[in-house]
Amino acid sequence: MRSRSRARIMRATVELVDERGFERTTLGDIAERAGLARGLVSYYFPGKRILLQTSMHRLMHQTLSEALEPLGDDDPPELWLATSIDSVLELAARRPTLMRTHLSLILAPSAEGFIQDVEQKRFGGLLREVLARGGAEDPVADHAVLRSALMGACMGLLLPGAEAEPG
Amino acid sequence: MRSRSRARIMRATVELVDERGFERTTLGDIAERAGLARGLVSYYFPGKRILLQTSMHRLMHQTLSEALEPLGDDDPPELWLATSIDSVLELAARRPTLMRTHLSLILAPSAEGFIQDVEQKRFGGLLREVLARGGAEDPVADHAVLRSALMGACMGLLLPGAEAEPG
DNA sequence: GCCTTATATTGGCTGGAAGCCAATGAACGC
DNA sequence: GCGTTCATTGGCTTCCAGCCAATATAAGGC
Repeated sequence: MRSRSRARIMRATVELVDERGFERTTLGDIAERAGLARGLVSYYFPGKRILLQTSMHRLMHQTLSEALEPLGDDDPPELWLATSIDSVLELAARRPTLMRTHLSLILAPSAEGFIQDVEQKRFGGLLREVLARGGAEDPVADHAVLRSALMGACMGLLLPGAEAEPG
Repeated sequence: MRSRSRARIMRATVELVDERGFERTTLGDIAERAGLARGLVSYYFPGKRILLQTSMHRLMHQTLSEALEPLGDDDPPELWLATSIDSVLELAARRPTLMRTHLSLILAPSAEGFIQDVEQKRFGGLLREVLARGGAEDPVADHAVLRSALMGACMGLLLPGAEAEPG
């Protein structure tokens, strides 16, 4: 039952942040939408930022997972890779507010540093599996490259909305 | 004398955010470092985010201005452009926390939308002047391109610190 | 079935920080 | 000198994240 409430909290988080943005979403709102008590959110997640990042990793894992579902071992590795990239980009295109918030949090210097949650590991693992299909000699390095490429692509997709504001 | 206190507030903001980051800096801290009353900060700036963005635009204008100082009309337009780009990148390299925070705020979806403060206009104007030296037929379009290129370059420079966290 | 223990869930309390505002002070024109 | 405008102050209010003690519920041991 533990995962049940956790999952509801994460889904509510993604929904609300997509609708209102990060700052305009309170932990109380999230608890309300999830139909749970306020305290439970803090019980499962040690902070608002981490809650959103974990929720995003979960969402991306889920999205990627569904996108890869119809593929089979007879499909070429390139198709697997292309499908993966597409799924992430489509997510960014469909929920720009959410994705911009996520990237913003990654960019923002945090005192907490880097936290390896389970959802994050799952998502990363899935990506590495796809890369391994191509017979990559160094999957870790390739993963880093893909990661950067994905972030760059998302930026390009999302920045037009923000580009009125020069760097 | 109006500009005096305003400038002190902006300088204190840049200093503190560079040292501690955005969230760990309060308006009270800023007022204290500036040697002014807490309320004055809110008197001049309608919010913490806008305060930092305005301060950054001011800082970038100042930095760019100083970098261009030694150049003269006999210097080739390419040197003016290169110097401009270098000054911004050097700023990012020297104060990564500050610059990451700034980019993070640009990326973060804000309810306030886009605010054209004076400092912002000054900085943009200076950049356009540099572009005009090259005899650009469409300085506005070139400005947009330069802007995007600058943001991209800063990202590349700053992301290694954040790249442990996949998109 | 019954007690024990661990885990989930609740609601309230607290500290801190941003936004707001009325009062005070200083400069300046007249 | 006097009023007007702007700068400056400090306190008040509100809101929200983090914390915690109390309660409910599920899970096992016997």
